[in-house]
Amino acid sequence: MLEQFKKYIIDNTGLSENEYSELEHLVYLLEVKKGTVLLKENQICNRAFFVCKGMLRSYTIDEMGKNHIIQFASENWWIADRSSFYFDEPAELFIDVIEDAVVVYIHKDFIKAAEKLSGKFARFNTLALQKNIRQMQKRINYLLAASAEKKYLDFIETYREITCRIPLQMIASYLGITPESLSRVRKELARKNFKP
Amino acid sequence: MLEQFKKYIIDNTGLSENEYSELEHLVYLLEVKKGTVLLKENQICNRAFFVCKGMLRSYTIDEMGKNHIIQFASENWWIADRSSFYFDEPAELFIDVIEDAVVVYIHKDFIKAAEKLSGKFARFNTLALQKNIRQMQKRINYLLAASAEKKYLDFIETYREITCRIPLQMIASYLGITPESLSRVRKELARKNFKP
DNA sequence: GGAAGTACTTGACCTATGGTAAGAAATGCA
DNA sequence: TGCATTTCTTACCATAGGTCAAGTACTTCC
Repeated sequence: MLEQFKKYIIDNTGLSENEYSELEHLVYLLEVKKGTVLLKENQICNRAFFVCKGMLRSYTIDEMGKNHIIQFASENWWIADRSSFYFDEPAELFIDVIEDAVVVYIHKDFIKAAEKLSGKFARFNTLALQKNIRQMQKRINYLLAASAEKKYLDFIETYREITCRIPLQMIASYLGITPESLSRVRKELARKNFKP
Repeated sequence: MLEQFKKYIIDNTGLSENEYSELEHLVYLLEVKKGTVLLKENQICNRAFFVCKGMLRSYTIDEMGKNHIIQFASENWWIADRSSFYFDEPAELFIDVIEDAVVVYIHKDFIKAAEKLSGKFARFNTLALQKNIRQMQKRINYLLAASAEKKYLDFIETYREITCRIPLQMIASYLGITPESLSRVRKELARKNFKP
């Protein structure tokens, strides 16, 4: 699995094999069972997780005890509390495992060292931030305007490959609606003879 | 006003006076009246606006013709369609002037040139992206969970200095509620003897 | 293989927010 | 100064989505 991570880094960030080996000691492999909590609110998130296999999610818990899912991460995705990771603030997010997973995590120092080593890596990282912003902006736009149905349809289109691996209640949480509402939306779609 | 911009750049980005003068030809001053549209959906947003004075906003318009405000920008803030700016995609946002303004705009090339010139500038830019992500994450969290009242209270706290300059209907649009709802929320708060 | 938990659906009811329309207040403009 | 326009509020009804409670699958795990 470390090979998969290495391949990802070399293919995507512009680091050479040699540069990568200099950083290898900052890379850790972790095998985790469903339910494992990798980050809790108020901890400092000083590592970023890369999913080799399985699925993680990040979420908040409000005063009523309700979960609000911020992100899912499956194969070849990163997940972290970026605020905490970059600003050394207490995390606002929880991160846990929703499908048995193999993850690689890197310490903050990996990023710093990699950026020092290679301008290409810095550019890769900036690009990742920009992509993240683009995605979040789209989501904000949906949350401002769209109905439950529209949000759901957009979700299954955008996340087609992983939709079937995510429990419906978690999709509901991601969309900001209740599982009951989602169930009703899906029933209505079925009535209208909608096929994903 | 160009002086104000120069001061901002030198104080915040780590560019030296000399480095700045090398880029000065990529900086443009613009005086704009309330109502002026600076960016329309589907245009390529190849410039970023820095507000010296006055106020701008970015927003989308949905199929029903409704506005959804993404961001306000007053003195010393930036505004642009980042997706379009960085990825050369057609913009999803409109940007217009909601209070007579003096703005500086820089072409994309300014960023590229500045990053080449100074590693500090690149770091400043990355930091700006990270701050943006932090802010958006907070907003997503509010949109997922909070009531109209809570969103409003958070808004006036977060944007205390500019709240009084923004029409209520625009605040409503930013929060994803109708002006009527906001009016009701405010009435209820007044009844509870709430003072901002 | 059966108990216990988890996930999903359904129905009845409720509430916050939306829609519409109209009036009041504030602002801009001539 | 006063008319026109925009902004904000109010009142009324409509509705999407939330809440609660129960019922029916599915999993999981001893």
